[in-house]
Amino acid sequence: MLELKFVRNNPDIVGRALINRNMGTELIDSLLEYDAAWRECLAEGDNLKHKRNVVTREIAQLKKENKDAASKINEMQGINSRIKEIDDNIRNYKSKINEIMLSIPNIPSETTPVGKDENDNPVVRVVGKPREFTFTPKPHWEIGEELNILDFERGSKIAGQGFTVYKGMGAKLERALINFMLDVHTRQGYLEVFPPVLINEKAMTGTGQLPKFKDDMYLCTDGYYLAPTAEVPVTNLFMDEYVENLPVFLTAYTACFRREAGKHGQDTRGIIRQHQFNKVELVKFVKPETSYEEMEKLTLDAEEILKLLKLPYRVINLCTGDIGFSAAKTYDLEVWVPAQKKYREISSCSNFENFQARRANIRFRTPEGPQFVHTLNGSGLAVGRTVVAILENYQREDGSVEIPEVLRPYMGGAEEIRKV
RNA sequence: GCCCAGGUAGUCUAGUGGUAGGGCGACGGUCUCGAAAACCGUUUCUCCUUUGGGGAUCGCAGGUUCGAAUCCUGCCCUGGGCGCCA
Repeated sequence: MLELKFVRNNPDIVGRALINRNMGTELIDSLLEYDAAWRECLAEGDNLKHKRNVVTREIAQLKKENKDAASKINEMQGINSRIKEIDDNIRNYKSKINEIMLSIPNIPSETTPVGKDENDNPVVRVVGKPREFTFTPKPHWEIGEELNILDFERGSKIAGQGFTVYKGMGAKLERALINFMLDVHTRQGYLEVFPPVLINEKAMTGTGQLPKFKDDMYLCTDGYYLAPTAEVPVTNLFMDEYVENLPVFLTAYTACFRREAGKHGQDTRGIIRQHQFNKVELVKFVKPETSYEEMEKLTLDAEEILKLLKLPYRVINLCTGDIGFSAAKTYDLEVWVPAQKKYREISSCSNFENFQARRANIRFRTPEGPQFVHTLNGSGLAVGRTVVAILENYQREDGSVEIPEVLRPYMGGAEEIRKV
């Protein structure tokens, strides 16, 4: 959330941000109208309340002296109904204002390039070289089915389209990757946490998933949402708190759940886009002046996984038209997927500045008073997509798949996955 | 799910209808060569306001009242007991 005062005083800056994000600026106009009306009511209400406080004190004094206070009490009764009326207006205007404020996206950083869509995302760096195949590389779903480690039909049977069962070495590979990633990140200085994945509405609002993206979330009958990413529970750990000892670095493995509304027809085969997937997440709480430096480090910490797995990837800087709602700046890590001959997103590392901290009320103390922290997060990494990258990049002509060396200790020393 | 006890500022705690008080911690001052102790003072947040202030705030949301931390209703959370249970 932006600061109301900031929007009021800088409608042009906010408007430009909306335009760069391919949005209209009508929101700001109605916001300013409600804001003016709200402040007018506030002024009148505050005056009346001041009067009430003064007279109430006089009444208390009169009663103490055993004098008659009936006339003053009468006077107050009239004022009170007016106060109630004004309070109703104030409440209405404020909730309208809040509604709009919650739906205004973050202002992109100056280092976020202005652009229309994903075609305008500049490549920051390319690491590793795609392998030259002496045969035609198969897509991961073929490899997975032939090795009997991915079962799409049974996933659909027990859940539905977009769910997959991992079996044997496939299940083990998924688990090995989770442990490997958490071990690397804890070594990098992140504290491992294992949070709930059922989340209440307040926390979902705190990180920016609600109210705008409700349709992308799974909602349980008793009001809980399934976490679409560990970002939600982990960032909200400090909701309504003062954070001591900044910076704080956390890493978490969770299952993630996304309805992928409006994404039908994309990546329908394989496990690139699933309704349930595993992800290891990195989250940082930092002081504002260090957040961009910390973002570079966080991105490198996520990249480390790809480097250790020897997977070719590149880093792109999302432009204003492609960046997420809450983010001021985002680097996407894209891993090479041989069968598609494309780089595909495997991690998204973002600086939210104080956008989430203001929503979730996460602050730290300074001699000048409380200040909002800056929050950052990034996938380190999406586990299912890492499986995709390993199966495809490490596949052999005979259909077996070599296991990357760093993973072997996590898989009982196995060096390959072969059909059994 | 039921019963009981709780939720007051960074933290602990007092407060049963009339301006949220005290302890600790922290910070500032006096004193001192310096420090400790002692003493004095400051220490909720947020919003509005032309800088004088004002308004809200005692888990959250309503209600009663001239006036609510205090009374009423609903909800959330914590602890304890009972029930159920992987």
